[in-house]
Parts: sequence; C-alpha cells; structure tokens
Amino acid sequence: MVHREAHARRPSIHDVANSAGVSAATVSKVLQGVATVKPENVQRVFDAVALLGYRIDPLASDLRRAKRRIIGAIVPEFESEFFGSMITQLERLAEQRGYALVAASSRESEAREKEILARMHDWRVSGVVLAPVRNEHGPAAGFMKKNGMTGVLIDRVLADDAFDTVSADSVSASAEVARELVERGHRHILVLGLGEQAATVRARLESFRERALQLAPDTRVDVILSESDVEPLRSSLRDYFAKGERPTAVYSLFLRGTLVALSEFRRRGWHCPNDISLVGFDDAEWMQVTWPAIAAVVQPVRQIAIQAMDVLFRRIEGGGGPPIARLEPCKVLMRESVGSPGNGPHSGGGKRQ
Amino acid sequence: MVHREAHARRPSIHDVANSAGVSAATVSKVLQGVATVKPENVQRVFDAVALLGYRIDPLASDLRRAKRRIIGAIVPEFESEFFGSMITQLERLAEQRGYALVAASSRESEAREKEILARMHDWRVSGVVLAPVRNEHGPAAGFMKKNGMTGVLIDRVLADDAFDTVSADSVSASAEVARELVERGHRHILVLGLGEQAATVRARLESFRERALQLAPDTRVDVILSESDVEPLRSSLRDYFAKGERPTAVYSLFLRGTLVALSEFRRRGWHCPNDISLVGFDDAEWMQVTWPAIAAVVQPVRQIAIQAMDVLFRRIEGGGGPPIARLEPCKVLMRESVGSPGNGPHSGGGKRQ
DNA sequence: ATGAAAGCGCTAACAC
DNA sequence: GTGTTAGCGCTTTCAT
Repeated sequence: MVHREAHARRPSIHDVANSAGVSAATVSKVLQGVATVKPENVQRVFDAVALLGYRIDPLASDLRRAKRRIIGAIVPEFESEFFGSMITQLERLAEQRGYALVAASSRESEAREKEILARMHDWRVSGVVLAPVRNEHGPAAGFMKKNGMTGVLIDRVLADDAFDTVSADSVSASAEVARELVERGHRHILVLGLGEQAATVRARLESFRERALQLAPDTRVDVILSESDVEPLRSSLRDYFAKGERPTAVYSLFLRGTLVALSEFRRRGWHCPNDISLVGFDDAEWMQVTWPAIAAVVQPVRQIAIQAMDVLFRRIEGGGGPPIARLEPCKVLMRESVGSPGNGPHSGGGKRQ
Repeated sequence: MVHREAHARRPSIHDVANSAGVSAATVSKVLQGVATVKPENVQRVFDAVALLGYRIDPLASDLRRAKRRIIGAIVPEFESEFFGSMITQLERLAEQRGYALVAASSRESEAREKEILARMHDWRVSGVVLAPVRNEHGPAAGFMKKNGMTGVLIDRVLADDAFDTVSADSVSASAEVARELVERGHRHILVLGLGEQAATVRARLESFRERALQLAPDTRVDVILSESDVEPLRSSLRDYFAKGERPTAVYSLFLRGTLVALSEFRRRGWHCPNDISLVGFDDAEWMQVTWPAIAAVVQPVRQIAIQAMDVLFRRIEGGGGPPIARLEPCKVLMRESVGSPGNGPHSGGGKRQ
C-alpha cells in the first residue's frame, strides 16, 4: 500500500511517468487523449494516475499552452438576485465548455471595474462578460478595446460598435407597462429612475412615455431621476408627494426604486393598489409573497447568460464579423399592486392609519 | 513613439529586461521591491515597464513561487443577499492581502461542492472558505482534510475538530426571539425549519423551545421540518393550518421559510401582526419596506467574513493550534410583523377578503 | 510509438 | 549589485 502523507507535495506528471515507467511526454499524451499511444502504456498511465491520485495542474497546463481556460465575469454587485443568478448561469455555461469562471464585483464603481478588468487581463483570461456599472462607454470598455481583450457587454448597455452586447429588451417591456397602465385608466403616472445608466434608462423612459401618449394623449407622465445614488431619489420622491402630487401609478425603472417607492407609500399610509398602483422593473422572489404582490418586469436572466456565452465563445474561437447586439424579451407580470384609479375604497388620497 | 498593436503578444519580463538593458532577474528584483538594486537601474526598469505597459503575470509568478495567491470561496448559492454580501466581503478582504478570490456556487449540492473543492485543490489555492450545503461532516470537508487543504468552515456549521469554524450565534438569537414572543404573550408558536442542515437547525430549535418553556411553561411549540426541499414545507404548513391549528406566532428558521409562511398567510387572508405574528431568521432588504415590515434575525455577515479570513490567513501563514470555533452575535429586529395575540381587530381568525 | 529537449513567464540560488 | 542558471508543472516539437 502506498500512502501519501496529507501534506506531501502533490504528485506531478513526472511522478506519474516514473510510476508508469514511461516519459512525462507520454503521460501528457494519454491525458490529452492522443490516440497514438500503445494501449498497454495507456493502461499503465491510468493505473499510475489512479494510484497516485494525480490531477493535472490546470494553471501550469494553461501556461504552457499559452491559453487560459478561464472566463472572467464582472458585475456591479453580488447582492442582488439578478446578478446572483446571472453569475450562477454564467458559471454553469463556462464549466460546460471546460472553462472556469472567475467572478468579481465592481461594487458600482467604474474605477474598480477597470482595475478588475486589468487584473483579468493579467490573468490572461480567454474572455470577459462585463456588466458595466454605467454603460458601454466607460473606462472599462475602453480598456478592453485598447488591449484587444475579447468580451461581451451585458445588461446596462445598448448596441455598441466595438463589442457584442446582450441585454433585456427593456424598451419593449416599458412600452408594455405603459399599455397595461393606460388601459386600466391611469392618466397620471410617475416614473422613477437612476440617471447614471443614462442611455438605457432614458430609452426605457422614452419608450414608456411614447406608448402612453400614443394610447392616451392626455396622459401626464412625471419623472424623477436621481443622478447616481438612491437616497436623493428618496428625498425627491418625498418632496414630490409633499407638494401634493397624486399620480395614480408609479413605474420604477430599477429594483431599489421599487423599494423606495414602497417605503414612501408606507410612510404616507398608502396601500397598493387602492391608493396607488406600482410596477417595478426587475422581479424578485419576495414580490410574489408580500401583500399585495408587486407587479414587475421579469428579465430573462437565463437567456441573457446563454446568448452572452454563446457569442463570447464564438469570438474566442476566432469567429469574426461585426458586433452583434442581442435583445432578449422580458415578461411583464401584472400582479395585485396594480389596479384601476378610482376603484379603491381609499382613492382620493386621504391618509390612512 | 512606440505603439504596440492591440493584438501583439503581451510584453514579458524579458522584453522589459531588454528595453531597460538589464537582466530579467534584475527586473524581477525591482518589481519585488528588493532594495539591493542600483537606483539608476531601478529607474531604467520602471521606465521600461511604463513604456511597454508591462504587468507581471500573476499566475506564472505563483507557479514559480509554488504558492498561489488565490483564496477559494464556496457557497450554496449566489442568489441570496446573505451569500451575495458574504462573497463581496470575502473578496474585499482577500484583495486587501494581495490575494484574488475565486468564488463558486455549490448550488445546494454536496456532490458538486466536493467537485468544486477538488478543482480548487487543482488550482492549488492557498486556502478555502467553505459554506457547506449541509454541515461540517459532508464529503467536502472530508476531502479537505484528506488532502491537507487549509480552510475555514462558515455558516451552517457547529464547532468541528478538524477545521476552524465561524458562524452566526443563531442559538442565542433564537432564545432571544423566544423571549420577545413569550413576553408579548404568545403561548402557541409554530417553528418552521429545513431539516437538512440538521445540527444547526436543531440547535436553534432547541434553544428556542428551551427559553420559551423556561419563561412560560405552558407554551406550546409546534414544529414543522422539511427534510431537504422547501415545497414539502409549504404543503405541511398548508395541512397544518387546514387542520385548524392557530398558533399566534410563527418563527421561521430560514429565509425561504419566511417567504413560504407569508404566502400561506396571504392565501388564508391573514395579516401580520393582527392575525398572526411572524419572525424570520435572516434579514433581507425588502423586509423593511413591505407592509408590515417583517421582524428578522440579522446575521453579522461582515463580522463572519472578517473572522473567517482572519483565522484563515493565520493558518496560511503557518499558525498552529487547535481548531477555533467562533460565534458572532446576531441582532434581533422586532418589526411590525410581531404583535401581541388577541390585540388585533381580526384576532380569532376569521378569513378576510 | 516514444522520449529528449525546449520553453510558457516568472523567481530564487548562487556565482561573480 | 547583477547576471547566469535552474526549475515551478506542464505541453509540444522533433528526432528516433
């Protein structure tokens, strides 16, 4: 019986070669599945591998091959369901192709985003899936281009002339939300957004407004945008309500906005949908179990991940052609937080509780 | 002007050496901060580095040093706020010490957990932070021990004789929840749990029951445990209520249980806290903004991460001694979902709406 | 069919 | 102080 001590050096390919009575080159061939090795030796190698518990060091292997089977993924935060499941999906897809996924959080900082990208470049990753903090024109994208990295931009991006992009079709979804609200009779709607993501948020907003006005020209669409943080949004919203504004519905263009809206409703004693209706962009597990359930636009996380990895690997394998811009359709789930204005027992807006 | 083409090979240490007119060894020394290099050459090296945009290949560097500055982190899922911020914290702490964090999700599978661990072993990570799917006795922990990996177990663990452990003091927290509920007059309380995590869940449960009975011996504590999945819990709970059981409070030992409880309350038209009180183990952002806000035990994520990394690096640097078992205190936040039985307008339990 | 030799990018010993 | 040499663990010519 051969017993390796727990802390002994891990067996290298040479240990296997010795044990099998062949050269390291032969071991390598067997392990790569090269067919030109005598069956007997193949057997001896496998036996030695099993005996020693040998496993290839993937990093050393990659070093020699001058190609690392690593995909980098960068997201603005790990804390949200959306990016959490995005990473889960990307990990799954990378592993399916024999790559490891290395994920990192930019923590909503463009500066950090670029640093992480530089680190991934240092690691010589084969490709990167980047969910930029702001949009496709940030310093990180510039870094990628300048250094000839191959990568795909997802989520907070529009079409780009330098990179493939994949994102949720939030523009169509926003139009659909507009239709749902207007059809229910809402004519005064407040839209909440975070301005930093500029183009994407603006696109959602315009799409929403356009459809609403098209269906009912007398619709009033108010907008509160906060530049970068969510707290200013909260105070703007508070001021807005304090002025006496009483929209019958709120559409929040991002998840935290939905939370802010909910908490401000609470603060004023308003209940959905009787006092006000609410729809949020981005779904979350809890939205279906609270009372009332919150209507939401569900992003196709899985589809985005699949398409992103698909195009990424095409590029990695040398596929050429102009950048692709994919848009994956969302689902709009009208839950109980949405009703018709004037139908609730509390409409007219007196405070409650 | 020297312009590198975007796709040119990245400069190696030899390119820098040539450009600076010194040897690769000298470049290495300068970059490692070895003081015994002539200032003039230091300057030449830095100039060459800047000129070529050179950066060390950390993986090649680690290969030679026979020590990879990589920490592995394994969590059961990326989708939750808890593990999401855990990873964020761990990443921050690892980077602080010049290590990269490589995170992976075991997707609640012990088999996969072990595979990931094997992969991290292949990568020769310096250490691992493992949040096991089930507990400290799983195959993954066995693998770590057998292979002499250095690691710390967190979250779903009790003290262990092979590894350092860090987790939330959910036992004390559960006793505190018991006190809060009993003091408010609750004498019939239902506890919801997931049995898979065995020891930890049992410990919370026992601690809760013990304190409740100690404070009020006539307290009735019902328990619904589901073995592994959350759906069976839902049906058990549904049956339980269908039988006519009417506890005045529910304590869920895990987040999804809280969601299940909420949705079953909704199904029956019960509202918190008037019809029933609810406390959940594990806090989430949305719990403060829904109406009513949900009472929760807040886990000290940050503290757990800090302590875990602290002890992990002590081991990595060769620190000996017996395994440490750290327990970090939780906060119990009694929000509006908790009231006193019999005080609400709807007590007595008629269905509503 | 196989192994010796070279080398991926880097660092550590050890001469000088 | 600095360069030469050797080698981390692996793969890949290229002779044989």
